[in-house]
Amino acid sequence: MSDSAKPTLMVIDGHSLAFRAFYALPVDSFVNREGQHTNAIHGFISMLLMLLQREKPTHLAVAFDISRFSFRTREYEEYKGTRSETPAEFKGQIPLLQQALEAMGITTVTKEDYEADDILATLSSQGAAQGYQVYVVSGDRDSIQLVNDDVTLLYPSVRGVSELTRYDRDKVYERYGIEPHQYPDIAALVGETSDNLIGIDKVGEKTAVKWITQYGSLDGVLEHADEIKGVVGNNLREQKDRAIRNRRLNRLVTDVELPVGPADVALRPLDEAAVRELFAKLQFRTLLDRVFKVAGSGEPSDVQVEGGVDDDAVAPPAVKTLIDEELGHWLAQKDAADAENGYGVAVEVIDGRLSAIGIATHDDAVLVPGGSGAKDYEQLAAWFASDAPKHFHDAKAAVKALGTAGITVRGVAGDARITGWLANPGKQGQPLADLVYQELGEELPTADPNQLVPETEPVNVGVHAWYVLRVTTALRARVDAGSLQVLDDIELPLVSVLAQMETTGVGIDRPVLTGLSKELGERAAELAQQAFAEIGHEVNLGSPKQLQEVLFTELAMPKTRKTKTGFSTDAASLADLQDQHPHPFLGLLLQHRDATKLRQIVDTLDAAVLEDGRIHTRYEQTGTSTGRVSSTDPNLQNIPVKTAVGRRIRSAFAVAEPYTTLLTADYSQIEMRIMAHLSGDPGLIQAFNEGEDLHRFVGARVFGVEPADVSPEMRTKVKAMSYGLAYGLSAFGLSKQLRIEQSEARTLMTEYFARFGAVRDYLRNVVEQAREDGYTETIFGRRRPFPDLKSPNRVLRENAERAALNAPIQGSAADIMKIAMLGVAADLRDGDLGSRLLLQVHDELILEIAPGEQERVEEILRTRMGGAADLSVPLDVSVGLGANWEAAAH
DNA sequence: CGCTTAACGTA
DNA sequence: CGTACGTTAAGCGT
Repeated sequence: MSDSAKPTLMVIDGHSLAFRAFYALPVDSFVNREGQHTNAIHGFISMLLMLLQREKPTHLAVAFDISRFSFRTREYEEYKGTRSETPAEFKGQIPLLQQALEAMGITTVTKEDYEADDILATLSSQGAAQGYQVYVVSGDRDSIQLVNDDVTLLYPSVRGVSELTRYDRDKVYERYGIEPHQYPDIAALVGETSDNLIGIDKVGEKTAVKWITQYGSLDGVLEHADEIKGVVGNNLREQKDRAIRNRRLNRLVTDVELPVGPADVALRPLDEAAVRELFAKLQFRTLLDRVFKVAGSGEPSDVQVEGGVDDDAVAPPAVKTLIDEELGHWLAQKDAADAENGYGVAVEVIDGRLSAIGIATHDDAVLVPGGSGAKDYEQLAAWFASDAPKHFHDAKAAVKALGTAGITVRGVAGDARITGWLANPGKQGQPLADLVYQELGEELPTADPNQLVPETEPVNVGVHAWYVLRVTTALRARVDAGSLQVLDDIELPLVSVLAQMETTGVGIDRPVLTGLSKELGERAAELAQQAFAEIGHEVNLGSPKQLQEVLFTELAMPKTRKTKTGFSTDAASLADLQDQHPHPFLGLLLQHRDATKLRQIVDTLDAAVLEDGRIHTRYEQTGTSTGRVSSTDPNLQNIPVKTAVGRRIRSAFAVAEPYTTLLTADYSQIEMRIMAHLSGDPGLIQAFNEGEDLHRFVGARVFGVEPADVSPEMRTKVKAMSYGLAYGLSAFGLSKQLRIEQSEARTLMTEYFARFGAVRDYLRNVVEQAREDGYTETIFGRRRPFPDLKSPNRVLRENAERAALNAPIQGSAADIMKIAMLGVAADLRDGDLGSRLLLQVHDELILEIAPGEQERVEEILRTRMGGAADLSVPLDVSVGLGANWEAAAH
C-alpha cells in the first residue's frame, strides 16, 4: 500500500498548542462582549484549519491534560515543579476550545492520571500498527521519541504556532544526530528545565549524543560509566540516579487504556448550528467562514455575527491587474466611503527597480505592473500626489521606491509598521506578516520562495495592500489617544523628511578617508610589531581569547572582570591592569586597538560611498524602544568625535558643489533640561534660566563654593553625576566611572540630592507611576510599556526600573528633535530654499547650505529647534558653520 | 555560511 | 551594579 493511499491520523497536544497560541496573540485584542478572553482559542483553531488544509487528515484527535498532576508527579513531586501558575486569562479558554472542537466534529481525549503526551503516544503507536500515516502535533520535545517511518512530529518553531517544523527520522537525525527512539536517553542525561528534570552536571547535548552514539543507549552508557574520564565521568558516576529517574519519567506510555482508538476518531461532519452558536458567542467571524470553507459546507455569505473581534471581510479580494490608464478609471469609481477609509498600498522592488504597485480598498484590490518611465505612471503619479489617504507598511521605503520612478507621495495617512511599533515599542520593525498574525489572527499569503520564476509574486502586492489597510485600521483602533497623536503629528509627517535625507545623502571627501586609512594602517602595524617584541611572539591582537592566554597565562597578570567566556580584555580592564601590574604590552595593545578601530570605521565609510560621492544612511524609524531614530548601513550616528584622530574622520564629511557650507545645530544638555522641566526642581531651573555653565553652577551648590571656585575635578565629578542620573546610575557605578571610592561617590550623590531634591523625587515617582500604570509616557504622549517592573526576578525588575526612569527623558528629547525637524523641513520648503537636511544625530542636525541662504537657514534652525517645545527652561541651540562636519562643530 | 560574543563608537 | 543604539572580528557550530 502506498503512503498516499493510507488513511492519515493526526493527534494533537491540545494544551501545549493552545498555550503557545496564547502567547503568540495579544491577550487584549481577543475579548468577547462578555469579557471572556479568546486569543488561545482563536490561535488554536486558526492553526488547526491550516493543518487540516495542508495535511488533510482523515482521522483527528486532540488530547488534553486533566490537571497538572499525573502518575509522574506522584513518582517525583518536583516534576514540572518550576512551572509558574497558569495565567488567569488562559484558564477559561480550554473548556471553550473543547466545546468548539466538539462542535467541529473533532474528538477530544483525556485520561485521568496521564498527560496528553501519553495519549498521543498510545494513539500514534496504535495508528502506526494499524496502517495509518500518523502526524503528532506537540510542543513537547519528549514527543520526538514517537517519530518513526510511519510517524512524523510537527513541532512549533520558536516563532509561534503558525510555523511547524516537520520532524521525520531524517530530520531528527539532522538536528540531533541520533535515532528518534534514542532521544529520551539524551534528554535523561542532559535534563529538561521545563519539566524540572536536572541532568548530569556539565553534560550538554553534544556530550550526551557522543556517549549514546558510542554505547548505543543510556543503559550502555551506565554500564561503561567507569571508562569515561574527566570531571564529566565523575559527575556521571555520582549522579547516575538522576539520569535513571529522568529516563523513567520521560518515557511516554504507549498502552494507556483509552475510550477510543484510531478508527473511532474519523472526522465527522461538523454541527453547523452548534458551530454558529459558539462562534457567535466568541465573536469569531473570520474564523467561522474559514471553518465552513475548510469543511466544504455552509454559505459564508449568510454568516451573521455582528461585532466580531475578528470582524472583517474574509478572504482577500481577487486582484485585478490594471495598466495605468485603467487605474484612473478604477480610482474614479471609488466612492466617498472608500476615500474616507483610505487605501492600502504595497510596492514591490526587485533589483532596485519598482516592479509592481498594489492598491486596495476594504473589498477590492488592484495591481499596476512596473513601467519603464514616467509616462507609464501618469494616473498613478497623479493619485500618489493627491491627498487621498494612503496606508503603508514601511511608508518610507515605499516613498523612496516610488521616488526612483519619479512619483511623489502625499497623503501618508497610516503606516502599519510605525503604528505597531508605537503600540509596542519593544518590538521593533515588525514584518507585515507578524502584524497580520497578531492583529487579525490570519496568515499573510506569500509567494512560494522556492519558485524560481515568481510569477505569483506581483499578485501578492495587491493582496498585501489589502492586508496593510486592514492591519493599519485594526492598529489605529487599538492604540491609545496619546500614541495616536504622536503617530499623526510626528511620525507620519516625519516619513517624507527622513526619506528626503536618505535620498540626499551626505558628501564625502574620499581622499581624506584614503589618507587616514593608510596612516592608521601603518600605525597599527608598527604598534603590533612593538607589542609582539614585548612578549616575544606574534598573536592576533584582535582576539580576546588569544589575549587572555598572553595576559593571564604568559604574563601571569591578575584576573580581570569575568565574561561569559573568560576574563575581560576591554579598555577599562586593561587600564586597571596597567595600574596593578604595569607592562609595556598593555599600552601598546590599547593604542593598537584604537588605531585598528578607527581604521575599520574609515574603511567602512569608504566602502559605503556611492557613485554620487555620497553616503546614504538609512534611518530606522521603528528601531528603538524610546522613540529615537537609529541609523544603519552605515551607522552615521556613531562617528568618532572624542579624540583628535576621530575628529579627522568627521572632516571627511564635506560640503559638495553647488552648496557653500555645512551647518550643524545642536541642543545643549537637552536631557538635563527635560529633567529640570519634568521635575520642576527650582535650583536646576534657575541654573538653566541664568544661562551660566550648568556643571559649574551645580558644582558650586554641591561642594558649597562660589561658582568661580569650582575646580576642574569638581566639575568633572558633577558632570558625570548629572549625566548618570537620567540612566539610573548607582554609587557603585559612579565610583567606577570616576575611579573614586564608593564612599566618596555616595557622599557626592547625597549632597547632590540635598540640593536638587525635586530631581530625586521625580525619578522615584516616574518608576512608581510606571509600576502602577504599566507604562511610561513622554511629554508628547509616546508610551513605553514596562511589564517587568512587577517581576519577582530582581535583575529583570531593576533593569526595568532604570529603563523606565530613562524612557520619558530620552523619549521626550527624541520627540522634541523630531518636531524640530518637521518645522525645519516645512520652513525650508515654504521658503523655497535649496538648503537641505542631511543628518540627524539625536540632538544634532547637519544641513547643507545653498548659496546665499546661510543667514535665513540659521534663523530657521534656531527658531524651530528652540521652539519645538514649551518647557519651563529654554531650549538652547548652538549653531556652527564650516566646509566639513569637523569644521562646523562648535 | 549563519549565529553569538566581546569590544567599542555615538547621544 | 548607567540608558539607547549598530558594526565588526573572532570563534564556533553547521
